[in-house]
Amino acid sequence: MEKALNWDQKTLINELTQGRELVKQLRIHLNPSSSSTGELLITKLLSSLHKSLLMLNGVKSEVEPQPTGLTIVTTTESPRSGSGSPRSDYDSDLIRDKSKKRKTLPRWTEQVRVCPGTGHEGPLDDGYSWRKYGQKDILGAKYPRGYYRCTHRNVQGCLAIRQVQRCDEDPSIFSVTYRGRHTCTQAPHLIPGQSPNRQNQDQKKKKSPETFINFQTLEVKTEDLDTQEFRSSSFSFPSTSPMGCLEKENNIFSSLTPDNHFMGNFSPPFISPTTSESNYLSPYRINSFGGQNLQTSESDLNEIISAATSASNSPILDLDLDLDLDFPVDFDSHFPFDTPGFFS
DNA sequence: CCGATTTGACCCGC
DNA sequence: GCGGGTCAAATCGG
Repeated sequence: MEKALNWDQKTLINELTQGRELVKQLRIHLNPSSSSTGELLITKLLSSLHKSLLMLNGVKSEVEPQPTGLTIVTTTESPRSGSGSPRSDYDSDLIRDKSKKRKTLPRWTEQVRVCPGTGHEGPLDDGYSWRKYGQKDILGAKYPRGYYRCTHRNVQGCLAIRQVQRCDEDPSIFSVTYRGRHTCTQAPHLIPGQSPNRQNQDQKKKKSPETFINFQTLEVKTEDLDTQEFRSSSFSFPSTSPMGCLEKENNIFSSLTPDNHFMGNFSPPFISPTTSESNYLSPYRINSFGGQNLQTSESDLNEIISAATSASNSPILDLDLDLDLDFPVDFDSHFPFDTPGFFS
C-alpha cells in the first residue's frame, strides 16, 4: 500500500524487525513467570525496537519484510465519525449513556486472504463466535457486507462487532473490520495451545459448506490509533493442510492482536499444532506482551494515554486501555496477564 | 425446540 | 434523499 521506503531504510527496518522478533522468541524461551525482571527488560527492549521502527516509518506504517514472503501492511485508517449508529439495543445503551462511546469504539480492519487451493472459503473464523445480524449491499462493492456480532453479546454484554466484506477484485480476499473488543470470556476453544484441532466452528454451520480453513492476514488497518505496529500476521488453520499457505513461522502469533492483549479481542487460535507445543504458555500472553503490538484504541483515551506515555516515558504504555470504566488505567505495564482466570 | 441466518424494513448521519 | 448499519420476523437446520 504504502510506497516503499528507500533501501537503506528498508534494510534498517528489516534488521530492527528481525531483532524484535528475536527478542520475542527470547521471551518465549525464558520462563515467563519466573523472571519478571527479565520480562521487563525484554519488554523495554521491544519497546525500543518498536519505537525505532516507528521513527523510521513515521506514523504511518510500512511493509514489514516477511519471512514467508507475505507482505503485511498496517495502516492508519482515518477515523470516520461514521454513519449509522442507529439504535440497536446495545447501541442505545451506549448512545444514551455516553454517546461518544460508539464513535470511539476501537476499530481496525484486516485484509484476510483465503488460501487458494484449499477449496475453502467463506466466513472467516478468528476463533470467536460470531452471530450474523445483517447483510448489506454496499455501494460500489461487488459483494455484500456481512455484519456480525459476538454471540455472547446478550449473555455477557460483549460488544465486539465484525464486518466482513469480500474484495471486489480478488474474491479470495476479505476485508474484516472489527469494532469493539470482546469482553466476553470466550469458549474454551479459544484457548490456543489447548486443542488445536478444534478451533473453528461455531458459526458457519449451516448452509455454508465452505468452511474456512486457511487465510492470511494481509493487512491490518487500525483506527483511532496513533501507535502503529507492523504486523506480521500470517497464519493458517491446520484443519486440513497446516502448511497450505505458508510455511510455519515461529512468529506466527507474534503480533496478531491489533488491540487486545488480555481481552482477547482478536487472538486467533492459530497455533499450528505442528509448530508449537507450548501448551504451558498461552500465545495470548505472547501476543499480549509482544508488547507493542498493542495499541491504544479509543481516541479519547488515546490522548490521555499518549500524553501519559510521553510524560512518563513508559515503555509500553501504548497498551490498549479501552477498558472504560471497567478497568483502571493504571495497571502496571508488566502486569502478569498470563493469569488464566484474570478476567473472569 | 432452540439458536443461527436471511432479508426487508427501519433508523440515522451526512 | 442516500447509503451504511441494525432490527426483527421469518426461516432454516441440527
